[in-house]
Formats: sequence, structure tokens, C-alpha cells
Amino acid sequence: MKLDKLDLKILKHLQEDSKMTNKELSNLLDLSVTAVYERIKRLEREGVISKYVALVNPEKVDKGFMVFCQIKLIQHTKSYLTKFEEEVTRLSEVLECYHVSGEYDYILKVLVKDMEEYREFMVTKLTNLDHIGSTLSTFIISKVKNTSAVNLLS
Amino acid sequence: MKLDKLDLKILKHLQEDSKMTNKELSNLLDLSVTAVYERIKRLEREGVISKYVALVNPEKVDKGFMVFCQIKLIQHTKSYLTKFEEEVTRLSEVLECYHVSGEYDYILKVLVKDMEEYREFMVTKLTNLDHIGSTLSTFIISKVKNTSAVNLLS
DNA sequence: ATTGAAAATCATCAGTA
DNA sequence: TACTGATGATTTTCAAT
Repeated sequence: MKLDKLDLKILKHLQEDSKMTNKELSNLLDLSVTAVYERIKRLEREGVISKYVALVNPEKVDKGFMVFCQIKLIQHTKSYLTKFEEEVTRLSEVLECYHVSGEYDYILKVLVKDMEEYREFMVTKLTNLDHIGSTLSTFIISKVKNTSAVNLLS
Repeated sequence: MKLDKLDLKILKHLQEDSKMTNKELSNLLDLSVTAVYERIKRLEREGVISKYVALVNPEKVDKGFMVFCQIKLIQHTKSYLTKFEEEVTRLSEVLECYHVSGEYDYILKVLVKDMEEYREFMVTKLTNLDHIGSTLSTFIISKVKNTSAVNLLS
């Protein structure tokens, strides 16, 4: 799908604040409200905009402890990978999971309340999954940058 | 801030779809529209909801290549850390950056078009920052799970 | 804290250039 | 593709409880 400068500008704004009204956007871009409206609808239809979400501050809901957990499977048959991926997807503490290159097979971003809840998560959930080999936990000391906005105008 | 079951339910829904109307929420939760409205305003005021954003599909905007980049600084004086953090925050390819425990000091989530753009990023931007020691790049082979929704009802 | 209803604002859709 | 104008929906405010 072809995106022109106006599309990119719309995306850039909506990635920062999706409550921005079409009227506000139309002023910023010097377009009519309907033109903005049609472009946004097209971006949604084409899947460029996948969804609209509210971002919750984890600290405010007692989930201030973030951990990157790297995982090695004991074997790499297709069925092992698939099974692991299905199971890990169901874990609500796991916000993100990627199959990666390198020494480990997967990287998980895990969000919990504190170290105790992480221990609990490891013992009762993660290490209970089939085919798990070794794991390596890396704890977040501080958040330097965290945005959901994909870099568009570059 | 105290959050009751209704607050958590509202958050759970808005984390999945922030376009949901107050009327829809009021039906789901058996509340009046105004009650829902006031609760959401309170969640925004208190910073529980930090922002509303449109999520863009990276592949559709030619940013289909994600890399976790771990970084070790050559020294750990406060001024070195601060300087690095300021500079890395300005890099648009870097969506996330965390100060972490373990062998490396920082983990970056980097989003670019392809390996060539990543090479370019490393050579012209990252390794140009002051005080960078060694780096370790871990490439994403596939996305297993990726949500922005913080686990609330558990 | 919640309600119901009014007022203001907005999204949406025809018709048209 | 984009625009104007009309309509219905939604958000927001407010008096009352």
C-alpha cells in the first residue's frame, strides 16, 4: 500500500494520541475533515493501523517489575516449538515473546508486581512448560525509553 | 489509588480497544454512561491510563525487522550513563531502552526495515555514541506474542 | 458515587466538483 | 481524491439524589 506524506503525518499523530479528532488533524494538515476521515478509514481497512488502545501505567496497577527472560528449549523439533509457543501465549504475565537468533531460542518480556511474583511465575508457570531447557532472567533497573510509535518520517 | 473491580474491567476493555464507547462499556458493566465516563476521567487524571494510541503494523510501513541490542558501556560513572541515556532516547529507531541487570548494561528494542538498515543504524548512530563498549545483537525470527495490555485481573 | 437528560461536539455519509 | 452540508451518535456537563 502506498502511503503519501499526509498519511504518514496522520499516523505520526495518531500513534502519539489517538483521541485527536479529525477536526484537529484537518487543521494541522490543511485538509477537510472528510479527507482526513477517509484516509484514516483506509489506513484501518488496509491494516496499517492495527488497533486503538489505552496504555496503562504498570506501576499504578501494581505491575512495576519487568523482566526479560531468555529461554532455551531442550530440542528444536517443530512440534516442540509450536507447543511452547501456544502455551507461552496463554500466560498473561508475558506481554511479548519472540523467537530469536543467538544462544537462546526465545525472549520474553514479563510483567509482574515484584521479585516474589516473578519467582512464583517462574516456578509455577514457566518452568512447568514442556521442553524448557535453560533460562536467563535479566531484570529491568530503570526504563530509559518506551514508546509504541513506529518511526515513520525518516 | 484504589481500583475496584469495575475500574479493572474498564481498563481491561480499553487496553484492547480504546474506541469502545462509554455506552458499550455501560452495557457491559451494567452502569450508567456517566458513571463509566467519570471513572474513565478519574483513571486518566490519576495517570492509570497514560495515553491513547493507534498501533501501527510495522510491516505495513516498511519496518519489519526487529532487533534486541544489548550494550555494555566502557565505564559506569553517573555522567556516562546519563549522557548515553539522553542520546539513545533521541534515536527514532529505538522504541525501547532499559537499564538492566546482568552482563550488559542496557537492552534496546530497535525497529528498522531490514538488515541493511540495521547495519546503517549500528555504524552511523549507535556505535557513534560516547562510552559504548561492546554490543550484542539478537535478531527476531518471528513474533510469537505482542500485546500492550498489562495483566490486570489475576 | 450514581443517575437522567440537555448541550456541545464529533463521526459518518450523500451528493458533487 | 477531496469538499460541503446534513444527520445521527457520542461525549461532556449539570442538577438532583
